[in-house]
Amino acid sequence: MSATIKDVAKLAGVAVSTVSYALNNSTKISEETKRKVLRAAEELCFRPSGAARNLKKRKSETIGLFLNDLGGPFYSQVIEGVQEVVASNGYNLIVCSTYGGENSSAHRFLREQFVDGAIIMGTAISDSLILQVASESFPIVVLDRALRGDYVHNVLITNEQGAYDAVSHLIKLGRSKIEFLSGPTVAFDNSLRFDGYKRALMEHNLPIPNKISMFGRFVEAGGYQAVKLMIASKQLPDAIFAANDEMAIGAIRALHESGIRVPEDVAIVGFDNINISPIIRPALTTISHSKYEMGAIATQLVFNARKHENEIILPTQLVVRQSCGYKDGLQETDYDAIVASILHVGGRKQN
Amino acid sequence: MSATIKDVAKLAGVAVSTVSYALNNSTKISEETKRKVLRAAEELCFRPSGAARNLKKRKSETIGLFLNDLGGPFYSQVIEGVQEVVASNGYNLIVCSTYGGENSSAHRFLREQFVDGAIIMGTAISDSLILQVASESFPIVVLDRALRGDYVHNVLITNEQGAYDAVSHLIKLGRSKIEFLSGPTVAFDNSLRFDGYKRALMEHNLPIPNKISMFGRFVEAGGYQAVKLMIASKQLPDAIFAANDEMAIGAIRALHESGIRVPEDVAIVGFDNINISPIIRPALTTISHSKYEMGAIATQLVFNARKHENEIILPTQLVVRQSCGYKDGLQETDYDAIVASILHVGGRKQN
DNA sequence: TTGAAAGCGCTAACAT
DNA sequence: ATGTTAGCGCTTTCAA
Repeated sequence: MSATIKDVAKLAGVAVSTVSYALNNSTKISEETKRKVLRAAEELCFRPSGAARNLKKRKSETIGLFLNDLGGPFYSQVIEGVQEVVASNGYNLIVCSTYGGENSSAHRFLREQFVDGAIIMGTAISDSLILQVASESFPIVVLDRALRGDYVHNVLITNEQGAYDAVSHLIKLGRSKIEFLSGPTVAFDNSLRFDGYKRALMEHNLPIPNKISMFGRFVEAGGYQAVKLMIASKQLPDAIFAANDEMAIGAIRALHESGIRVPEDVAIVGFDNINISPIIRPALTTISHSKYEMGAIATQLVFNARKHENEIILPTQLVVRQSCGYKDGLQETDYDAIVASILHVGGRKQN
Repeated sequence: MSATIKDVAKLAGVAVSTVSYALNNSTKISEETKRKVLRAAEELCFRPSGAARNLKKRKSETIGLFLNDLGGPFYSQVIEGVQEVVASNGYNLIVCSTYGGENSSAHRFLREQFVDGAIIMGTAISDSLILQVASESFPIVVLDRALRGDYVHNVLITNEQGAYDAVSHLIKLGRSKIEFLSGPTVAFDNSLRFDGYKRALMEHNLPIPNKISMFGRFVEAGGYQAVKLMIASKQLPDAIFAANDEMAIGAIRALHESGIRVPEDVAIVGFDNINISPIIRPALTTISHSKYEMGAIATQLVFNARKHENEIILPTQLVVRQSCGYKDGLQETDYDAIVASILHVGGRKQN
């Protein structure tokens, strides 16, 4: 058993309250007593119990960031933004996975009031749970859906407009049979991107397919499988707008495997501009947005928690690379910038 | 104020212990009472206080993983290995950054007994702190240094042999003036890699430079700057063995900027086989090791904590790519595998 | 400036 | 099967 504050008090010959004050740098303790306490604490290897302190103070000074996949290519910049703002507020950050359903760490922490606020990205946490647990003492910011409720805030991106820009780009390059490579239809991001896709087709007087023929999860294998199926059905479009970059990369893999050229035969645009998108071949044309800002702003919102819901929408931007056949090749200078950005030289990452 | 177990007891008309038992699925509670309690809890939106439970039970069923850089390219596979084993033991995992010195979240969690065990990777946590806090009730596994002490275990890799293999490879390809691009000299990994480098030179009767001329931190910019300096001094070697891949990539960037060809003029080998190493151009020849295993084994060690120190050493393997001029080009099939591995299709990642 | 004591919300031993 | 109660280790009010 490790020493408690009581043991320290006994050894130092003072009351427990005195030890508490001394250890927390209260001004009302004399220098001499403080030294005495510190020496006793040192001698006993005293380590305060966070659980006891949290219980008493009814807060943990910790913010939780809950993600689907801790190691995923998408999140690292978001995490940095969050980390920086949390630290500058003198708080702790814990990152944990939402993987595992009801028994995931994320669910447990959310339910058990372990953290004083949460940033959630990942559909594994249900809307109803979020609305249930959000409160004045527990603000929540959600990054991947529009969820309205007291003490629930949103940071979103211009999904619809981004998708519109992506598809318009394809149309400008002369493509006319453009398929949407869809993520899960329940995903909020996905449906807005689908809306933007339809609007672009409509405004350019192109027929809107009455059903999406390609589905998948938001992962590389999802894009791969969907496109494999499409190839088997021999109904290839001349362009694909993928709901995210991972799927786009899977699509490229599937096309390559069948000897179909990208962009010559089929052009591809993705969404998100993840770190390897500039590096794959052909480098992926995509819709970029600032993930660092997203994390930083979300965290600000947690600290400035107000009851009334707040919705912040960040802009997106088309990044033209090779997968639509616009540029001829990857320049060395581009290449260096890309590698640097992945390894995030220096402090804050660029988008 | 949110409801406590007392409120639930009152509403349900039972004792607090009954509520506690009911909520924890004790068998000694009748079905009817249980239902009554559950209904009352629901009605009050009761959420148990983790802090109170942890205080009482004197454990949190949580393992902490402490890393230098949450978003870094190196860690994602380690995290997966840890995550999987932690979850399979029914525990929670929190990942947090060691960034910020004494006031970092990692330091606070380590000191305040928030977690029941820790896996540490990153020099920001001092040896003395680790030795101080490690105990039977708080085992620690360290991944990047050999640290001996009770309840402190190590998972390491064959750093020296890996470096030896890397440098021997360069020598076999006919290179003779081989520089070591060093990371921080205080880093344990770095010094072992330096040892392996020297042994390879010695065994092949090549002169060992009496000082390292290139230093840097373990980041891309460190490699870049060191090589820039070396170029300025006009003392170029015909090969560079970098202490890690990030530095190797920085070295390549610096060489490219000066029009020096890799591998024709200068061959490069790295260490770690991070996810973008196969993708940069030229694809990086490097020393690979299994990061997933590292995380998984480390976590096993936390759960099987025994007093006597345990040291596990994982093997490394040379992966030949383009940066030493061995292979002529990147094959399409390689390329697909690479992209898949970065996006980690499916569950467990390959090395 | 220091001490005594109440209690944060829960678990679990013990009593019924 | 359910109730009573004593703490877990700390902070903080109040008294001295």
